[in-house]
Amino acid sequence: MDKRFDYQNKEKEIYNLWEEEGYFNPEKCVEKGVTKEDAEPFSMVLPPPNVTGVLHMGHAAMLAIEDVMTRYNRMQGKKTLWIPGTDHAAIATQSKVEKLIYKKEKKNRHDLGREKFLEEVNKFAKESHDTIESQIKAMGASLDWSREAFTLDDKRSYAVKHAFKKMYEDGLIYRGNRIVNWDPKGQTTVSDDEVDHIETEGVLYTFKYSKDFPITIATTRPETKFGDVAVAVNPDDKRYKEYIGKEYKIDFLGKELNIKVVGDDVVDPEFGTGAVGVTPAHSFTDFEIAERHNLEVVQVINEYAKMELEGHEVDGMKTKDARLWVAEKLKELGLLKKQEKIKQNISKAERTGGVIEPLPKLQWFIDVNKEFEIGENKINIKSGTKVTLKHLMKHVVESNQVEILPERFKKVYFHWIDNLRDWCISRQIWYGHRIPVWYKGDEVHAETDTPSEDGWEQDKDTLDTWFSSGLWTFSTLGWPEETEDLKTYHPTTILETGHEIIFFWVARMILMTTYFLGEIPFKTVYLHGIVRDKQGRKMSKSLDNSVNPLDMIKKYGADATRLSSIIGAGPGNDIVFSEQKVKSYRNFSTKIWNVARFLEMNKPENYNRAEAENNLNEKDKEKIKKAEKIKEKVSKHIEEFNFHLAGEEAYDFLWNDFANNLLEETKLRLDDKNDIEDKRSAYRMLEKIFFESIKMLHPFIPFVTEAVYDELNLGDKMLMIERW
RNA sequence: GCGCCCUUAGCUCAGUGGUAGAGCGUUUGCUCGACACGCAAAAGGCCGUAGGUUCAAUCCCUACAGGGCGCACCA
Repeated sequence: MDKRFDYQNKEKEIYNLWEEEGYFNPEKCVEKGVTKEDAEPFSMVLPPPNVTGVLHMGHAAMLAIEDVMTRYNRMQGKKTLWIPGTDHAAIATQSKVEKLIYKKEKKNRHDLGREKFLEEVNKFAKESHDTIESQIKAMGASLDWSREAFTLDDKRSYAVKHAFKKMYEDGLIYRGNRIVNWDPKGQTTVSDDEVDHIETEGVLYTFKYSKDFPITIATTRPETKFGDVAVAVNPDDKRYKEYIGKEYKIDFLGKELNIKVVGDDVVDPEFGTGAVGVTPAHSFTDFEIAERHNLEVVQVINEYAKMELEGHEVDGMKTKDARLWVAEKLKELGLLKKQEKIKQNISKAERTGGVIEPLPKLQWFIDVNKEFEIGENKINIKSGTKVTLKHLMKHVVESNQVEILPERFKKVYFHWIDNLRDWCISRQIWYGHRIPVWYKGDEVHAETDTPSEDGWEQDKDTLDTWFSSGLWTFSTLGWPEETEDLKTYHPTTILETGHEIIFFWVARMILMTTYFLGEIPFKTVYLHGIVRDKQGRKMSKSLDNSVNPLDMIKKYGADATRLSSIIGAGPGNDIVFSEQKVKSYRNFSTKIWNVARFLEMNKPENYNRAEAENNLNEKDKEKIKKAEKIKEKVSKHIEEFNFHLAGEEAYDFLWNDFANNLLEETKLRLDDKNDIEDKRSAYRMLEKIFFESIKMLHPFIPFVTEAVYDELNLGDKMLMIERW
């Protein structure tokens, strides 16, 4: 054996060998007699990485944990399937490519045109995909590449169109003129979950619209007041009771407003003046008030976050400037009563950083509150029961059909559902699934194919990327066709993903799957934490603190990279990345290698394994039994999702119990002067315990364990398919 | 505002109703049959603070402080 494990070359070789043997593919395993035809299935999807660039240590940690699960279950003899794929990540990818093109050619997407631009995005996505694939492979992930999917490939596109059409025909997808989160920077709508609320200091202005209006109001956005149609007060507020129902025609800085005073419970009498100027077009709350009181929607701000008020002085002004203009005017006219600094949250689009402008727009939505009759299903709801999508999402988790771990995230999940509004699924970007709806005059059709007749025009918008991700557990298995894969592997066993996408993805998959299949997408959701840098910051491109796992793999090997991101982080907890840690686990893999070398060098002459096995003495048998107890412990930890404990246990056993104690105390018995029988028994004992150790370490550090298995000829196949 | 999590050795973190563990780091020895990416030892902790429950609390309960996160329509 070489003095060191040459991971730089050997890891690649070993991975190729696994792949060539076809062990990542469950059917091949059945064919080769590795797995029984009727074995229990274990299935899981890889959360598809975005094709926006390269993977970072967070992905590496995810791959490590998921591969532990996969390899462990495969070694248990289960029909094991782990599906790879990538996500087109519509907005993220498009804006990335837009930036690149602008940097290179100073052109924007409109300069290129839709077709040419999409060509560029596809090219980028393809390159990005290839990088990602090689990174995933370098990590040793035992994914079934024959089933690789992309959220935007033909099969998945068909699934998306099919899904859209069905939901549309069932009346759960509707097109409506409603107030949405508009991102003026990205020039698109975004969903509620793609909006970050950032605390900032704002100014609360307290004033009257005009001298002849009786009520004083307060707002942080006086420029929107040109769009006011009402003043809302709490119905129980004695100060304003007399005004409720009255209408006023007033002049607000040169614009005529028709203000009706309405009573509404959302108004907090304690805040400000207890009276709210209602701007239905530019505030979610106000839009709802307007719906309740049948008020007009008057838009005064446009898609570029500029004032749109024909003939008025503020027309074309940026909202920020208009705000100051209005404040100034109010002051001049003596209408401004108070101006105070307050803390307030502003909404920003998480992808572009653009300040969200709530605007009324004609968009596509999924109705989460609409009642419908559920058909035959496997989620324990009587067929014919009236349900809503919200119900379904809640039901499967409440009834524990879907288990969420760590449990604390359940609360987060329920809370999200309780506050959930209709999901806006249309985006004004080009990259993504084009909305499968065609128009001709007043006619509207959702179709999976382009209509053959002339005159139909397809909707220009694309779908929220999470619409296609939501179908992932079953679209990757061939849905809407009724495939064998679906029958065998769905619902999937586990979904392992980061806790930051519980709403985006986990909840949407539950929604889609319960609706389309009447089934759960997965039995267990296991959420891991975020990998942070030494200062505890999230890894991000803007901070330039991301670590490319390939660098770590090159320096210390994939095994070390894997183990370092598993040990030291409990379920759901964030993990701090440190190169020092990776290094120390590299030392561990060297340790394993050296133990193997020791065994190779000290093999008794004329050693016959089977014979030695039969002639093991009682004491050695005892020792082997003890080692098997450790394996049970490791199994238990893995099954309870305590991977960090399982890894540590196995690590500690090999290094301390085995190498430092057992091996040391057995050295004397391996002496040539020793009785040959005892020598063989001692050697067999060590060999066997070592074999058990590398088996339990294999899911964590597959390469070095596979290599020493081969070097010592511990079996006649490959370690990855040995039985646990 | 509501909710959640964290606070244990210098650092990063495990852990348990019976006064604590790992890795790294530090110190001291070591060319002892594979391994200096190593071996053998050692130092180092009123387990955030204050109460309570208990025969017994670092672990359970309550409050507080500091740190982090999620959600939210406070105009």
